[in-house]
Amino acid sequence: MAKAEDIESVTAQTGRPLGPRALKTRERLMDATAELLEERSLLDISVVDIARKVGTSPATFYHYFKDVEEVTVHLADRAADEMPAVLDLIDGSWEGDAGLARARNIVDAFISHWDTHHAVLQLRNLGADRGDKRFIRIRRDALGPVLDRFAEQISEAQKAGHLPASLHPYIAAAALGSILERLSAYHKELTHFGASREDVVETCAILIFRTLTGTNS
Amino acid sequence: MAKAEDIESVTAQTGRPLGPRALKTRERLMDATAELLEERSLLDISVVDIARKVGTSPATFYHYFKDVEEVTVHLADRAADEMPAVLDLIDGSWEGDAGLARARNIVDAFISHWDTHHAVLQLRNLGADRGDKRFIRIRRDALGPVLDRFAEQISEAQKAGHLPASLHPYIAAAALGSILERLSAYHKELTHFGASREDVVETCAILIFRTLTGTNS
DNA sequence: TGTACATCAGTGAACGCGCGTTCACTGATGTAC
DNA sequence: TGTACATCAGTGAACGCGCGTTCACTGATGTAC
Repeated sequence: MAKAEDIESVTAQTGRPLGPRALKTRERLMDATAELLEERSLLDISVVDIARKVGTSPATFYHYFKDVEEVTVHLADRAADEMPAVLDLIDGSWEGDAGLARARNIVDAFISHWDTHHAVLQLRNLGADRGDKRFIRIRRDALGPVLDRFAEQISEAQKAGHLPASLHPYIAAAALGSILERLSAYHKELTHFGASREDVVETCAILIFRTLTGTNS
Repeated sequence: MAKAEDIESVTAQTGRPLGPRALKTRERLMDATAELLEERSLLDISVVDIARKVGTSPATFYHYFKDVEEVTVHLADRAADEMPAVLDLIDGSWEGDAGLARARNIVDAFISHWDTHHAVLQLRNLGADRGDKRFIRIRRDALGPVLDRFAEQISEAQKAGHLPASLHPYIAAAALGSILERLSAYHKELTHFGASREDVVETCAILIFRTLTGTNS
């Protein structure tokens, strides 16, 4: 759970728990890192940069984090805390128009989520693909519930004979997750091809709806 | 075209064209960078590292490249040269079983492509998502023809009434590209969930086939 | 075929900068009585 | 309510390392005659 990890991890490097003032400083260091990540690559962000941005000394940084990468891990954790909002949308029926509307809302929430945390989520996935356990866990915790629900629904559709049995439910669910992630990550580029954000939402929603239910409408 | 860019770009930093010996050195620098990228992040790769690996001096590096990032741009270009192999698979009919078989071959080729160039392709996409024109161009050149063909096929299926008109053909095509890229990028992780590479290929192929043709089989 | 010269390719060594990191310290906040 | 003390939080200043980068130079290869 992202939350449990957060609480656990909110200690100084020495292992001591943090008071309210310290928590605020830690927060500001994380915010500053997130802001820097918006404007340039992790490659070009140093401990000194972050400290300078917060108006503090590098020594302070080391009270809270081992290095810059560790900050990004916690940023990814923080971003994951928003996912429950998406989860609220996912439960319920996928029948007919309600299902399609549900798909639209999920896509919309996903795109917003990525617009807000683009740099961090991108780093999370990069880290996870590289095999970093920390990022793998964070991604799994964030996406897992969504994919599980997708897979479940796909299984049902298979049983009803609406989808071929040779489809692997979990992989198909992961495929839908891929669409959500990738298109959220670069939907702005797609607008150069005369596609609006609504087009992205609508098309994405249809694909998800069709894949979850096997219906043709 | 990747090739044109390559020829154009094979000059020393001074702009002078390179002889055969120099080309070989440049090649070795690129190879070394690619190898280093396999084992660690771009963050931890310096000009000195690359030079050391090739057994040459940092000064040599600067004859050919401005910095490490520039090498990655050329590596992405080089990886793109392999895409025509995928393109060969894409033309032809999508009718019935032949279509599904075609989809399987494409997915297979994609996964292999990513397995070979994982680190570089990941960096390419990261750079493109960040808005870097060089990487955007390389990705567009590599994926464009595939997506164009997908979009065309989707349009046809729409005209035949097999797919809803509200689907935006190009976005749907981009969605399929997302599946290919994302699942190729982390299909190894999926095997932990009891899914083999063949499962990934099969499931992915079905989704592509269904989305391109609108058929339910 | 040999010699002289031009150009190509590669390098040793050095410079300086800026970053990561740490330590001994100061100032701020809370708490006991 | 005030004072003394303990703990929390933050920092100034410094160190050293390793990297990026460059320059003047050497060695390798090609070419003219």
